[in-house]
Amino acid sequence: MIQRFTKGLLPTVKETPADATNASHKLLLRGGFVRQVGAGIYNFLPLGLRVLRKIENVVRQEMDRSGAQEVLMPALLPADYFRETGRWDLYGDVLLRIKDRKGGDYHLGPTHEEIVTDMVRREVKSYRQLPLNLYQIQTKFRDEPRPRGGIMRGREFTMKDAYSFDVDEAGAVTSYETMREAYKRIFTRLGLTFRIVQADSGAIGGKTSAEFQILADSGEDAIVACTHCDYAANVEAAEVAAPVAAAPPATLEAITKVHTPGKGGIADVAAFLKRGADQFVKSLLYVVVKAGPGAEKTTEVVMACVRGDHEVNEIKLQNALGALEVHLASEADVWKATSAKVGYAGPVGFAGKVVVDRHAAVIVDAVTGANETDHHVTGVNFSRGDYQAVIADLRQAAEGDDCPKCGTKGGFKAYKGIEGGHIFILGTHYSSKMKCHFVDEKGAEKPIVMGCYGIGVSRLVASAVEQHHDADGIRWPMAIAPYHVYLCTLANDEATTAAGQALASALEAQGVDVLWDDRDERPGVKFKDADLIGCPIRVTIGKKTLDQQACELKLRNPAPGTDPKAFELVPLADAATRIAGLVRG
RNA sequence: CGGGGCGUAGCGCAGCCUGGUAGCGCACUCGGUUCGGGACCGAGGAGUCGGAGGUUCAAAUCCUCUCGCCCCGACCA
Repeated sequence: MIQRFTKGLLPTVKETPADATNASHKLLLRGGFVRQVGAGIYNFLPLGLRVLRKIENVVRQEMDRSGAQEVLMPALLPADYFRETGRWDLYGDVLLRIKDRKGGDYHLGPTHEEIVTDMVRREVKSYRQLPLNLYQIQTKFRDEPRPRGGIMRGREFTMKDAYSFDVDEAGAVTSYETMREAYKRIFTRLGLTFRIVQADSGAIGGKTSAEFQILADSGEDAIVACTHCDYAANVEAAEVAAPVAAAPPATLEAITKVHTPGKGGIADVAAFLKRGADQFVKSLLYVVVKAGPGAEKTTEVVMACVRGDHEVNEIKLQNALGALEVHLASEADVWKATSAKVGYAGPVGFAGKVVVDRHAAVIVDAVTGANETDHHVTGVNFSRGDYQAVIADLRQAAEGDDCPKCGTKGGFKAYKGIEGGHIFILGTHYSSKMKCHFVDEKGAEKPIVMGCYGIGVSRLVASAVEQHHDADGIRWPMAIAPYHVYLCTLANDEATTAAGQALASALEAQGVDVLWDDRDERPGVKFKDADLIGCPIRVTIGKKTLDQQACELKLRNPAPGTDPKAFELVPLADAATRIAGLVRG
């Protein structure tokens, strides 16, 4: 299609809006792709919508290709469905609740497990109707505690969510693998650099899950990936290779109390005692909340120990303890538990439960807090039984750690990622609760085994910009560019306009989308906007090129090593075919 | 929810401390000169100073309350 600049709403701005912090937010605002309506709520202007639709179409094609069927569920939902699975209460403030005129409880859908499950239980009765995979591309609502980054994390956003239904676990695994492959094709076609990453499944349940992380420095998620094998994981979930036990030395130091006045932090004590941080056992006190025997919750203060130069991964701690939640104890709680100021806790002589990370447990002659203000103890050895503790993998993975899969020393490299997709095997969590059953070939009634698969479609718009931009603006990958070609006609005389119209029409005939800058503006203004909006191909027709019956062809993202200012003079007669070739890749 | 910041013209900001005619740049309108990387000159239009209440002869400015937005931390596509 052809869009004339003067006939549309294409409001580019020179100045960066003050609210925007990351590159994608700034550029999407400046380029006239989106505008804010409220916190985490955005208008998609024509350019932004075109990008969104192009992404949707790629997603739709690959979902259909993988055998999934598109449906559309309501965004406005009666509370009953979430009540069936308990999520009406569990979801908390993120659920955007509404009352209708009769006072009935409703909410706007943050995700649709319950609704599809209901849809399927009404219609599916037999194993003969399975497997199924249903998806939708739809607006979701989550009252995020903190929306940020423009459309990166909105309270209203477009998501593709798919749900698979299988007769058994093996079938669910097959569905999951099919989606994993479909997702790979989608992210690849969209021109995104990504890693498939092991993730914590969270409270949704289900042990198998993977995140599709789009690599970007501005990403909110920290991930680690092995440089030698395909192991990659969100740091929340990343395993760390177990330490190799060194041969125990012939003699161990005796436990000795030392005076360390005012040296609460690891760095301070390490410097004071002239010992490396890796010789310390860092002891943190956590309030651990567990489900009691009934509906009530119980809390307990637990000491978590990691090596001085390591960090505690609270999700691992939570999982290791089978807890509902864990959070750092307050100063008062620390006093109560250790009779000392914060900074002097240690496992030796500690009355409560202690969990120690594997890497902290193997330290020979370690230093720890003495549970007495301004004192530490040295010569602590877990191997000798100096303290009692449960050993677990507690530490946060970091760059330079050993790979747990292939064992490569220092194999972990750290990245930042944007969670673009997440795939889960749900099992029968929802189908059991909602009695979504089928009858198998032997006549037995069983819950359907489910999986769910999300892609943050509107988030991908921003993610693509994070990966593809420079100081001048966006550099859209061809597959999702709002228009393939930015056509600049530098004069508004009859000859130039006619040449522009002829080229635009010829391109349109070949299926190329053209944004024609026909404004009465100086060339500099047009070039700046062309760079900002970021169409992959810029074509310029001016008096100089017209004299040669030619146009100028310039790529927004030229091959590395080529002069970024270079352009090619192409005869007008050949231009459309030439450009269409570039568009098709 | 904890902490920090900001609401003044469409956008970016100054003015507030020390109350007294609301200002600058960009954008916009008109006229002219320009015309290959965000031109220049001249003239103009545009603001309930987020809202409510209070103090005062007088409030953008001081006080109280309120709404909105942004940023940093715990949650998630």
